[in-house]
Amino acid sequence: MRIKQSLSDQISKCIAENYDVPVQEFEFQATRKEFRGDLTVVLFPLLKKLRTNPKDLGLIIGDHLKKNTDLVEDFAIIQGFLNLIFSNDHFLDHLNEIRKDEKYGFSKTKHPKEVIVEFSSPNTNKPLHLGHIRNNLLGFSVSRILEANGHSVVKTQIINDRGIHICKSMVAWQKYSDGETPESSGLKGDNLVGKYYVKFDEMYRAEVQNLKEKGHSEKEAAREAPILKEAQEMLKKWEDGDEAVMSLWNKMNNWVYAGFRATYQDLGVHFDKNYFESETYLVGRSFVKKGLKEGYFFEKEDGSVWVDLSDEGLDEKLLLRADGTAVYITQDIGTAIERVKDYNIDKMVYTVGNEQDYHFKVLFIILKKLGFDWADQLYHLSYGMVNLPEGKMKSREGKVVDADDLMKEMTNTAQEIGEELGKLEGYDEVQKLKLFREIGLAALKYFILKVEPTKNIIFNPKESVDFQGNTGPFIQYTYARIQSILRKTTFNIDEKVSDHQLNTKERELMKSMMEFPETVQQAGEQQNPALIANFSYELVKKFNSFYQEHPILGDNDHTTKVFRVQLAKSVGQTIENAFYLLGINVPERM
RNA sequence: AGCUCCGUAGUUCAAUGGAUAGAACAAAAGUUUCCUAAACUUUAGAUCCAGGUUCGAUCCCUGGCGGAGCUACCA
Repeated sequence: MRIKQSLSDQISKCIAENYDVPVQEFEFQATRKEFRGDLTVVLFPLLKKLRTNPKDLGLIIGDHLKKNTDLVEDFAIIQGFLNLIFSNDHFLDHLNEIRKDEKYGFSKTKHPKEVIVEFSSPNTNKPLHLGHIRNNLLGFSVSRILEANGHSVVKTQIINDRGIHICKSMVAWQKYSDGETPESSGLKGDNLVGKYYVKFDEMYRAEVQNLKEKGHSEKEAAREAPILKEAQEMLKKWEDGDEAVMSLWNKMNNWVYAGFRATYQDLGVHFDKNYFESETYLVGRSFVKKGLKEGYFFEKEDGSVWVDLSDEGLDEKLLLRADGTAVYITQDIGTAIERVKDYNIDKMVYTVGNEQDYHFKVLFIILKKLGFDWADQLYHLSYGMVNLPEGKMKSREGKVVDADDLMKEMTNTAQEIGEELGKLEGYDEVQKLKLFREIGLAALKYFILKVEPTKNIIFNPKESVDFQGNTGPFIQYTYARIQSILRKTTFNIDEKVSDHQLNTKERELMKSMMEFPETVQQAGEQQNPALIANFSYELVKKFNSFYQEHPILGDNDHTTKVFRVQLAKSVGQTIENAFYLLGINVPERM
């Protein structure tokens, strides 16, 4: 980063000396591996402006850099590309900086922001599934990436603990459970409540079918099914504070929270602050009413409240139902307002699937209409769906990949592979299990995070997630090998190396490692963990290739040994830091 | 129907508008008396179609085609 900046300055100066037209910005790219060089200046964009040809321009710039910097030792011009060759000392100096920096890649910013990152935000009527896993991993990783860029982050979620969905589980539990509890059934709380959500849907569909057979239209049947009516009445009672309903609601939600806690812990994510829809929807409702009074919204004959967004090219949107109960967006209005009250924030990131793109567009406009200037600082981190080969996951129909089950499976696979390889001599069962969990989870997390957030993922449960190649375990493995080398090192490695001539693989590895700070910055700007994942993989591939070809502790020359151990250690540190940003642990052995 | 996102090897993913489109898995071949073979080294294989902008397009624009999502008094 700093290298490109100082090169830019020098080239700028050079052009000012030789041409009439000033230029400040230049295009750099890593030199392709088939050519000699470390960094390439793309000359094409400059040719027209300066009315010259690549050869002349390249020579002028190349000569200038060679004379005026310690960095550039030589250069070559191929077509419109000026390939710069860096001095050996430059790499030695850089390694000396990196190896002392445990936080290598992380930086401060001149403009630190206070950011709220929302992710997870589950409904309390069913257990978490693979879709939630993607959400959690993205949100958690983006939080860490923002922190690594010098911002301060509050990790939060809005727990959707009220609404028609939970009433559905409650009604079904009341009617069909015989008082079943997590204790009596041995079921995890969220699974138990989810079971009755599925049960509700089953009964509902049967009733709709029944009504249709009695001659009702499809639409009518869907609206008039008695069990749905019951759920709606329960929601109304809930909003009125009915004691029996509240007590059932509390009981069932607590079952679910216990379940969620376990899942979050297994997944390795946590939050700084939870918001509950049951507490924020009232705030939302009062602001909707305020907006109504002030004329931003309007009321229909049946008493429902709407906002007209046709000026923005959108539709009318419901904000309060005719019976006065709140809808999803009502609470989101309240939650946002509460958060701004609680924290002095510059920015808020909502990690929510792209199926809600429209919802957030509307939400941000509404907040703006209500007169909140901070509405401009809200950002929807939209990501693609995780689908099954046969289509969308559907909790109601039981067509889901359960989060707990999946993590368990990943651990089991890691265990099978690990036991077969049998390299864990001296580890007891507890240590082994911890390691297998780390590896299984790494496979899963990396599998999800390496994909560009905007893209949909098709997850085929029959094809297991890989543990070889471009995977989390592969990168962990490289880290573990490096730790093994460090354990076997018997000499002092803090000695400063100043006379080692780097070979090709060592140079490649250094170049790769030096890209890390810029990658972290980009990942922060784009809120994209996939960049970190891809970086990690490139780095690790280069390390393995180097390690295969060159001995580290086995070399005859002392200085070379010291240099290579330092290099390996720094690569290990970089892997650890990169994986920290992805929320993945790195093991000492595997 | 309208709006949004996505189309790259058989599969899963890469590629700030730049050089011969990179990897992994699967397939084929090789590497272990040596610091961990979950590794390394080879081989074969892809930009949905048609235009446009540009010195240069996987990337930007227009129009198709294909997939997903949204347009709910669901969340």
